[in-house]
Amino acid sequence: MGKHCRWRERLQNHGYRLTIPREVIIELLRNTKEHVSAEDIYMEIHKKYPAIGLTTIYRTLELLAQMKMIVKFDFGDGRARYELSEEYGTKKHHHHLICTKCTKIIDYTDFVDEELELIEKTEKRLSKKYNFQLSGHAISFTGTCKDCKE
Amino acid sequence: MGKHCRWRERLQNHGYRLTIPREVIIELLRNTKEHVSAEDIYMEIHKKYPAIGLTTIYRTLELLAQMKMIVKFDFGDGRARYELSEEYGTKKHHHHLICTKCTKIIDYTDFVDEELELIEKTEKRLSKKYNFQLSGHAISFTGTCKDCKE
DNA sequence: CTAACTGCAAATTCTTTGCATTAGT
DNA sequence: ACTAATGCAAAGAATTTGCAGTTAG
Repeated sequence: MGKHCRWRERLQNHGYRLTIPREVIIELLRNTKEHVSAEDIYMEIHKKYPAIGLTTIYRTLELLAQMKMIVKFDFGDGRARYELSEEYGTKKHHHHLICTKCTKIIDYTDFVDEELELIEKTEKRLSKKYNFQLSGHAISFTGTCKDCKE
Repeated sequence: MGKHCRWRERLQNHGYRLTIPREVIIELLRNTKEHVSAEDIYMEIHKKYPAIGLTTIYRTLELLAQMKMIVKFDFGDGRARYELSEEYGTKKHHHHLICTKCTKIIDYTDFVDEELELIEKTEKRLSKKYNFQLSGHAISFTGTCKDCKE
């Protein structure tokens, strides 16, 4: 596991209940390397827990996103994707390389230190200039992956 | 206008026709500072050109995006937004500050030079490492704007 | 002339909501 | 017990598609 995972107490401290669906969904997110959609989660979970409905997936994802325990992404294919945020997940800070042909996503962790440094500096400056309370950032590159190149 | 605008010849060179709807849509994009949705465009255009349908807007936007004359964004409110890409638009290189409360978007052009430098370096390195043909990048910050802060 | 383009209506796809039931605390 | 959370079915919203008529080159 590597990292502490206080999501249970976090939920409860905020007055939310600890339910099977939430447990299962978060567990799945913790064990996934992919950027999963609501439907992906549903299909996967459905094998073991056929009683859990798609609606619950959506509602849980919304809750978790609002609590900033997960991050919602749009990679341009019309469905939202989710991943645990850094504090709760098992992946380190990374950004995305999006293939616009096949919608494959590559997570890259290279060079992010340099990026992060610049980002933080920029955040401070923007925050001051626009009186904006920053809560997150996203960097992504789009292009064509090696398989789609020819 | 400030900048040359060769979109007509660009379309024609690719075998596409120069039609009223396309003319009108691009003209609107050139005169808009906002990040407009398909619906926004439709509503605006509809005043003067009630014969142009929403479907055509979508199809035109798809065409233009595919030709990289416009860029499609998702700011998290479930509808796509569009803006002319740098070569065809009237705005300089910028990034987005997205208020997650009211979905207001601030374009910032501050500090982008430094960013751009890093981005270009990163692009080169990623491109080599992952054998990925890069075509674009996006940086965005999310948070709460000054009006939504209290 | 003829293939690209368009508009309309219908279809699709993703996501949200209403409501009666279930289950945490 | 009390209320949040759930599942189902239905609704909603954004975007896409089929097709017959129109238009640019």
